[in-house]
Amino acid sequence: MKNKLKVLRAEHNLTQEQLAKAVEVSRQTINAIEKQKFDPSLVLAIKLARLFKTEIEEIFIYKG
Amino acid sequence: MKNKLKVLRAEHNLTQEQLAKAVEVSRQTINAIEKQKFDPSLVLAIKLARLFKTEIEEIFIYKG
DNA sequence: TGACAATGTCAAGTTTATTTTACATTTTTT
DNA sequence: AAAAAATGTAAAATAAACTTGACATTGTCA
Repeated sequence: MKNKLKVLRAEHNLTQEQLAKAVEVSRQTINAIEKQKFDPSLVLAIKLARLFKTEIEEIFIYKG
Repeated sequence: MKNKLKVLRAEHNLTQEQLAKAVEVSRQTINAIEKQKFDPSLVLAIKLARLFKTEIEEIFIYKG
């Protein structure tokens, strides 16, 4: 799965730390997701989509 | 997190087994999600939304 | 240049999602 | 009512998500 987290975060002028706090995970979790180490949980994906006022699948692209 | 999986599955006339195969997980995984034992992974949530031609958040309701 | 903020990364540990196997209960069909 | 199908559930194992702590690299800026 690909994702546009880094771009969205940049557009919103947030550091990994700030984003992490906003969605209640660790900074390393944000970093790992941006670096495609793993995918977020459903809850985290929802929180991110809400924060960026967009759809989950606009952020996380899964080619099934 | 709440979900409408059981209802959607009923509307689509699918058994847990059939749904499980369609989204490539075990029957127990479908059962556990319906029974709210845990939430699906993001990939599984996407597969389910696609199968039912709806949005993830129409199926999985998270009150943040 | 030197400090400081931000990012990348690693290891070890915890929690959660998922699998397999197996069996009991409930629902549907004959 | 008996057989078969569907559902519920549980234990044990594995994988994936996430944590904390620590440290190295990179970027920014006074």
